[in-house]
Amino acid sequence: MARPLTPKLSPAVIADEALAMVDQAGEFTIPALAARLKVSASSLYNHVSGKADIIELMRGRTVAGIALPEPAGDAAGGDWIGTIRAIAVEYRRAYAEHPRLIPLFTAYTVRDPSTLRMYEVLAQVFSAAGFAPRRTLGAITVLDSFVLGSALDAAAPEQVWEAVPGAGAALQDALRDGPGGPDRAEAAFRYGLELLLAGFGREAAAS
Amino acid sequence: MARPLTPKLSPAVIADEALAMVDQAGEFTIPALAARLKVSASSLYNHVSGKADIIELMRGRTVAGIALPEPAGDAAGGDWIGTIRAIAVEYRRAYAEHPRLIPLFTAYTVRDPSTLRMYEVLAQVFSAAGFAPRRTLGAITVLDSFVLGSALDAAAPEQVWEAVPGAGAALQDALRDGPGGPDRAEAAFRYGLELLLAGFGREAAAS
DNA sequence: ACCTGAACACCGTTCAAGT
DNA sequence: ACCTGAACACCGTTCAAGT
Repeated sequence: MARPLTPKLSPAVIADEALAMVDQAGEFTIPALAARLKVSASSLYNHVSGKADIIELMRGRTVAGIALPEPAGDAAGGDWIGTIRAIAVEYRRAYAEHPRLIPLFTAYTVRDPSTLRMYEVLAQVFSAAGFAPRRTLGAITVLDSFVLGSALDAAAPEQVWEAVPGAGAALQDALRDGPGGPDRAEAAFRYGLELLLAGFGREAAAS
Repeated sequence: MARPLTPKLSPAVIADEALAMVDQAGEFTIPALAARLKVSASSLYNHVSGKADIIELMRGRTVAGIALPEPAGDAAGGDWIGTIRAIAVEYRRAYAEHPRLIPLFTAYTVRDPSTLRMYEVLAQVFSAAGFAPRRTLGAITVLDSFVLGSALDAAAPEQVWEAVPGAGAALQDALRDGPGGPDRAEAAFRYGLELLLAGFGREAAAS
């Protein structure tokens, strides 16, 4: 039984199974992935070029669901801050759904079209709000850094913050209070995002 | 020649050599590390418990140089925002010196004493500035996420942002302007940090 | 105590062979 | 076109053996 009538594999099938592995184990391996797909390891290479390719496919699957607002209409009068907020929240939510995936592609270059399209929309919005090109790049970089850092923070919430015997009194106080886990990470993200948006708003008003 | 009179290895020697490998290649491997140290791979296990241990040692070496300010004196009157700025800048600078290291330990839990001490100092400063414990934790999380995200951004600056054929006009404009590489990442970090600090300042003033 | 060499289980990838 | 099995170079780790 060498070639089946209908193919057992496809890039999408491979990426989804790898995504499921990463969600539950934090990593994936070509042989283990092949086993889960009931296929030999070498079969995968008929559909993907290698492990890096699979990771890039996973990124695409994660980000593809993000709905980007249409920025065309609201040149200067529209709620451009609301547009940026919506993008940042969606972007972060998409990553937070697969938190253990993030460390995997911090090492790789972004080539995913959805991600690049999102950068483009952000650039349009900042430009329309009156940001010079250089300031636009800075603002996008700040947003991107914060979203990615926040998603990373959500990836290992309990272990990083809880049960730290070396922690001093002030840190212990802070840790005891408030919610832990995903809620803490989400709340902190919202808090920091509003600080950044307020700063963007003041900058636009000043120009 | 089984056992030399003076040991050829130590945790520090191993970590430094691994750091040099990561700085220049972006990764390291036990056999290659052993070869650079002119030692057999199994020798390393007399000094470290494994690869994860080496990564934790590298984190310690990277962060150990951070000089933490004494927060005791400036309870409410002192320049607490300046203290936080100094910590964040130092923290980010330490990571940015070894940018390719960052993806390696995003997957691991922080146990490094220097890092925990830094969190404690931040907690003291925010508390003294009038932040309730819950707000203190939120502020630290925001800072930490932004610093880590910014350092990550610095890890792959050119590839991520330049030469993206799919990029639209607004993004191209932003990319053409201003500095590229480390300067861009550094400037964006400073920009975002000031936005966050301004937000912290307004929150403290309001309470 | 510290280094060596052999060994083990595993990884990612290639490739001729099958249909 | 698509799957298989064998093969390759490599990885991280263990462990008995040496001094």
